[in-house]
Order: sequence, then C-alpha cells, then structure tokens
Amino acid sequence: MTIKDIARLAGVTHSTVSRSLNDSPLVATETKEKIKKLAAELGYAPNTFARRLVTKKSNTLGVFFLSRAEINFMENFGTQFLDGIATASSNNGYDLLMFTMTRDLSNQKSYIRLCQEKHVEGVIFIGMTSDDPHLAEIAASQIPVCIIDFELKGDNVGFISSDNDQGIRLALDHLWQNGHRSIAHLSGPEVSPVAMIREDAYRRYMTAHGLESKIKILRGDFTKDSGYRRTQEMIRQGNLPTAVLSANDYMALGAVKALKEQGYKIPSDVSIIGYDNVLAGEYSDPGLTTIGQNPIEMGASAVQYLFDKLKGGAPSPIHLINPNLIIRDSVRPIPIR
Amino acid sequence: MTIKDIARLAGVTHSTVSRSLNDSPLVATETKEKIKKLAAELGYAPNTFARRLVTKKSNTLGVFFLSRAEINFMENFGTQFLDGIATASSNNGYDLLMFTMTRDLSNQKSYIRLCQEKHVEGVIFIGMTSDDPHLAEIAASQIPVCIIDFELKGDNVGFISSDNDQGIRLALDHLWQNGHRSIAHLSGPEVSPVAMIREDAYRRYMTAHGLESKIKILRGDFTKDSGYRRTQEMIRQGNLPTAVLSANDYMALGAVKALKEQGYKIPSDVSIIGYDNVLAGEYSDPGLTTIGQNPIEMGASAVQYLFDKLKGGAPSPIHLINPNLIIRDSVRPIPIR
DNA sequence: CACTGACATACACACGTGTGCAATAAGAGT
DNA sequence: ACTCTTATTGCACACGTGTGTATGTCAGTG
Repeated sequence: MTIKDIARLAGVTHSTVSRSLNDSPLVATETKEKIKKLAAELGYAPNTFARRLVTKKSNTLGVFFLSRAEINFMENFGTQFLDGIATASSNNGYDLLMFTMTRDLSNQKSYIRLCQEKHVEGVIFIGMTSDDPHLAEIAASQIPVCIIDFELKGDNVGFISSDNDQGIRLALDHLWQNGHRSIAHLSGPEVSPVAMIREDAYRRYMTAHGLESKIKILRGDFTKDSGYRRTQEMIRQGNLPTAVLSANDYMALGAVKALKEQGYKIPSDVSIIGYDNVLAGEYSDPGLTTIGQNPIEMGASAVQYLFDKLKGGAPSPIHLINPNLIIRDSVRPIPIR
Repeated sequence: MTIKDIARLAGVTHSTVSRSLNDSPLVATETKEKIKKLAAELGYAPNTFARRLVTKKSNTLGVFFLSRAEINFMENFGTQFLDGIATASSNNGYDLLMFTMTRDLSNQKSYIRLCQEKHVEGVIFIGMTSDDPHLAEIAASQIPVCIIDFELKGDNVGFISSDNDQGIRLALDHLWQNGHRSIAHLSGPEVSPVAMIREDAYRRYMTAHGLESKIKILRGDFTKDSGYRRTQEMIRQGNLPTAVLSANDYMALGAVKALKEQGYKIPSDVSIIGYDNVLAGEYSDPGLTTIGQNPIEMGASAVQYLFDKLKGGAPSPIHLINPNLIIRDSVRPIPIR
C-alpha cells in the first residue's frame, strides 16, 4: 500500500497524492479531501524510510543510558526518566532510539559518531559519569545534546537537574516550621557536585536564619553504611541535634539505624529527613519524610530542550525542575522553648 | 559521503562499491580490498534509510513498556530489563525503538499497528497487564512478540519469566537446610498467576518433604500492608511457625514490621525469606534474605527468542530463567529437635 | 586463429516519497 | 475573441543503496 496505489485508485498521479497528504496548498480542496478519505479507508501509512531518505529528516531522538553502574540511582529513576522522554517524543511525532553505555569503554564507538550514523536529530544521556572518555567530544557535538543530572558545558548541550537548592530549602522550611533549630547535615563526598550544591544550600539557609552556630556537617559518601557510621560518631560525641537533614535517603536510613540501635526513637527523639524519595524510604520504619524529584518531568524537559534547539531557538542550557516535599513519619514537631 | 563518492574516487561505479562493502563474490578480491580500505579512511557509513528502503529489512526491534503502573515492580527491574534487551539487540546489529504503553487505552493506536508502521521486525512487552484491550490482537500478531512476565498464547508470541518453581525450591531448601520444618507461606492474591505458581510450588515442596500438616497459607495482595496485617492475625492466633516464606519482598517487610512490633526478634525468633530482591530488602533491618530474578538475562533471552523466530526457527514459546538465592540476615539456623 | 567460458565491471532499474517545473485548463479582463 | 493570469495536475528527477543483466576482457583450448 503506497501512494502509487492510492494514486491509481483515485485516478491521479502519485505527486498529487503526496501533496494531498501533506496538505499542500497546490492541490484543490475537494481532491485533497477525497484522497485523504481514500487513504484513511485503505489504512495507508507512509513508508518512513522513503520519506526520511528524501527529506533528510529522521524524526528520531536517541537516548543513552547507563544501567549497571550507580545502580541505586538508576533503579529508582531510570524507567521514569525514560517514561517522560518516550512520552514527550512520541507526542511530538518523534521516534526514540535506545542505546546503552557500557562500562568497558575501550574499543567502543563514540556516542556522537553512533548518533550521526543512526541519523539521530537530538540525544539524551542518563547516568553519565565524569570518567567517560567521550565527554570532550560530546561537549563539542554538532547535534543537540541534553544530559540529565550531569553538567557539561558546550554550545549544543543542555543540562537538566532537580533544583537542589530549592529542595534543601523545602526540607529545611519543613523542619523550621516544626520548631527545629538544631539541625545537622549528613552530606555527601566533596567530589560530588550534587552533594556540594546541597551542602552549600544548607549552609546558606542556616546562616540566613541566624543558626550559623548550629551548622554541623557529617561527611558521608551517599551509602547507607556511611550514614550509619557518621551518626554513630555523632552519638558518641554527645550533643545530638533535634533533626538531621541527609543529602540522600540511603544515608538517612543509615542514620535511622544507628539511632535506633542506641535506643533513640524516630521521630520522637530525633527527626530525620532524606532526599530523593527512594522506594526503600517508603517501606522503611518509620516512613521517611523526604524530598522527591520529578523524574518524569525531568525527562520531558530534556526532550523539550532538544526540540527548542532543533527549532533554532536558544533555550537556557540549564533547566532546574522543582522538587517536592514528601511528608511521612520521620519528622515530628517539637515545642519551641 | 555516499557510495557514489567512493566510486568516483576509486574510479569504479557505485555498484562495484556496494558489492565490495557487502562482500559479494562477484567483485575481484583486490578491488574489494582497495574499496574497503578507502571507505574506512573516509569514515563512510551507509545510509540506513536508503538501505532499508530497498532491502525491506529494518533491522529494528521495538520495546513497549508500562512504567507508571505497577511502579514497585518496574522501578526495580525496568532498567535492567531494558539493559539486557538493548545490549543484546545492539550486539546483533539491531536498533531498538522504544514506546510507552499508557494507562488510558481509549483512543490509542494498537501496538501491532504501530509496529507495522515503524517496520519493527520483532517486539518486546514489559509490564503487560491482563486488562489491556489489545491482548487478542497481540496473540494473533504476524510479527514475533515476546512478553516478559506475562503469559499469552499465540503462534508468534513467546513468554519469558523467572522460574518461580525453582525459586521457591531454592528458598525452601535454604530454610530446610537451616533446620526449619514449620514454614508458613505469605501468598499473593488468587487472581495473580505468579502468586498461584509460587503457592503451588510451596504446597508441593511441603508435601514432598512430609510437611503436609504444616502447610499454612496467609493470603495477602503483594502490598507491605497486607503482609503486616496477615502476620498480625497469625500472631494473635498463636502457634507461630519458625519461618515465613513470602511471595514477595514487600509483604515480607510487612511481616517483619508486625513481628517486631510484638517484640519478636528477626531472625532469632522467626526467620523470614522474601522474593524478588527488591532494593528495600537490601536496606531493611535486618537485611532480607530473598530470591533474586535475573532481569538482565531475562531481557537478553527475550531478544534471543525474537532472533530465533526471525531466523525461521521454532524456539520454545516459554523460557524460564534461573533465579538465585540471596543470603542476608533474616534467616537463622535452628537446632533440629 | 577463432571460439568458449569464466570472471570482473558497468549499466539500468527499482524501492517509496517529495518537489521544481512544465503543461493544461479555466477564468477574468479588455 | 484574444490575451493574461491563476489554479490545478502531471512529468520527471532526486534521495542512497541493492541487484539482475549486459558488456567487456582475458586466458585457455582445439
């Protein structure tokens, strides 16, 4: 079933059919309608390969994702990112091609080269790591690139992230409104950009609210175990805060474990608030109050950035998505003295 | 950069170039080598659209996935399924097109129709549900289909699943070897095929080991809350088993919570074993011993089924992947009396 | 030397769609 | 009635690749 078949049945040439289906003003309204109706009846669908061959437009986006590494992160958000991306590109009539980034980067074809070969118009990366050897090439890419949760500067590269600054404010506002004034921060490693952004936001909030003297940083590495140990150390030193704001949920769960082991009750003795809205926090005891990112929206925004670029626009290279506060049972109001 | 350019530079026609690059025996070995070398130097890559147009082969697989629903399940395995699928198809020189299945199935184009339009050669479904209105059409599909974790009969449809029977045996063997004889089963809802398979495997194991009188089924619905409540009821009735085998991890965590609340210690008083190897089980207290599926391998197997079909073979329509036992801290050996 | 056959390359067409340009027809204006 | 304009359709080519067939070449054989 091609436009030639339709042409024969309609008694016109395939050119007229082509123009009709593409709503060209060059063809009479009545024949246009007639042909459209005929095409619909016959269930005609254009051959995308032929069309792409001649138009030189692929109407295809690509998405690279790394699933094996940073598995904690990816397992929780991966499919939601992909959901947002797939839905948004489908809504715009674009196909989505999927690739994996493997850990052994030795004899591997460059991502950008692969995109060119597949005629991908724009590409999204999920789970990019700073040790990837193709970073420079990506930064210089001719085709629009959008990276989720990893900042890279380049003329055609965009960056989508959750608004960490706002997330921390949301969390601290919640603690503040519940009467907490002595709040420690269980932070991530200094090499992690995200950890530093969150820690900085914490420092500024505390200072702005006259709590500079209460600033206390516990340096973890995002694992549950590090949260557990830093909290043990804090308990040993005495002088517990009334609340702990953790830079991610896993460390928060570690903190809960350490405190429980020493007989403290959560949240009556110490309130805990996490970050990321990981499933384990929903199923933990008590349910962990936390900051949720909006991965579906992040994926959709990444696609939007690419389309803006493709339309010739100059979208902001960095786009922050609003997080939201998820209240469960690990924060308790305390009377203000 | 097309084969015509190469032809001009090599002083031959594009036909010769085409044949050379496709290793046709019709062209002299030396010219073949010369042209291949030239193509490599020029970084030539064939235009897939032109090729597909003439060969009528797309070299493309499709994957549909449902991400918003059954979110507990998908969040944990989704990206790993996709990883296995993407890697396997890429290794075979196939592209992978991604689609989402939305929950509102009203005015939606049929999956199979979509596949035909996109010229997909084979398609994989993840997260299929029994209320999907397109099931009949999928069952009758002309193009090979493989569904993960959902059984559907049809000439061209395959079914990939974890071997639930073996998984239950693995779990019960572990309990048996640790001296447990009184083992209750926290099962899923009767409408769930997976739940029934696991429950049946439990019954057979118990019977085969002379423990028929110890068979005890707690009927949950796969949520943590149902595990919590069924366990509470069991505690109230007295006569606790020494171990509980749960049909999934979330119910197991609910059971843990109920037991802990009543002052029982896990695993010293009651051993618990889950199923699925969900992240929350890794981060719970105590770490949950469980049965892990191998989602990456499952994804790869789905692709393999499609390729076997495409090659004209008759692969088994049902393929079970071996699960594995993941030992953490929720099972304890008890002395045999 | 002529003929045969094998081998290598060129020619020409096809795949399905889009589009510039020519051709035709119809209508308007004088 | 003739010309000029405008509206509509057809013609022909292009996109890049694959392939059946014809053409050419060269060596071997009688």
